[in-house]
Amino acid sequence: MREDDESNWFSRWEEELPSPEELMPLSQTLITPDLALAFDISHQHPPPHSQSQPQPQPPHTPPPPPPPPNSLPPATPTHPNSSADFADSADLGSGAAGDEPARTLKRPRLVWTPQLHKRFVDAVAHLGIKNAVPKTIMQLMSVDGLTRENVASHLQKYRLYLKRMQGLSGGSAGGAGGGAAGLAASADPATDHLFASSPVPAHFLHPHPGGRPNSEHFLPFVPVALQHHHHHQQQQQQQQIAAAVAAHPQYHRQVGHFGSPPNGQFEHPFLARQSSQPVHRMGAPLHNSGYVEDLESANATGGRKVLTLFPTGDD
DNA sequence: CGTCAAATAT
DNA sequence: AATATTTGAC
Repeated sequence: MREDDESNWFSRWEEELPSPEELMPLSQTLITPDLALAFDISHQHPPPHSQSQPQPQPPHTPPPPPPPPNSLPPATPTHPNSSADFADSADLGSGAAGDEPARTLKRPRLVWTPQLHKRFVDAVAHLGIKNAVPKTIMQLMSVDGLTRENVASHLQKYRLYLKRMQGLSGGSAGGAGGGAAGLAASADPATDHLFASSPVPAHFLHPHPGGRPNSEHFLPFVPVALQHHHHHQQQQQQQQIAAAVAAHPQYHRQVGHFGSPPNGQFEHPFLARQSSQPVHRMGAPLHNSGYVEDLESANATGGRKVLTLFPTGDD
């Protein structure tokens, strides 16, 4: 009984849904320009590190034609936005430039970071539980690298979390405007942490009694494909990360706090990707309104590196 | 396609 | 050991 400090930041989400502005720019970049650059360099010269590992093959870039070139169908109730300044090529999925063995390669484990989760929740909130299906959510999120399976899996867990909360929060959340964040009870410290990091729209906990299930009256966002970067072979990717990390003086640092709220947010692994995910292309310096990404490679029990992003301006 | 369950990895 | 995430099946 010592970890109750988290309840502090919890009170922040008592408000309710994020403002339209938060929802509008539904475009999160998992990679920051800095990182992108760091990663980008790998394309030319591998790190001078000479590991005893086999020689990293030069990243040829035989870009296999991706299945979904760019036929973003109107699968979402929201209108596609028009801020497509830089159209990044669809990446991920299958291939993009820089990766070739898109087959037989297993995708790295996707770590749902609070930021990512927030995007997920935002998308669900905009779609409504009715339309909150993996495919729609995934498309709305527009997060490169995100696959329907990822969302589906997370969605399931998210639903369980909501259910858990319903049983615990007896409704006292009456708070006007939602008060969905009545969280107070931590059913499970671990499971709820991730979900707790993102405000839960009130509509999620209770279906709309009136007749209108729940339709967020927000604006549409722009389905901008995010970018990840990919390479191939774990070793290769490790080098990439290593290179990016090398660019940062702090590489071996522990995940800690970035410096945002005085309370100190959570310090947990955020976005992590194992090796082998094709994507590499940073179109424009998408600067988030308050997100700073950092990366860190972590423990290695056998060969697993983790890339993590850090939020600096959490909502 | 969507969801549930189980398996696996961390 | 517990949790997160992935994979398979329905």
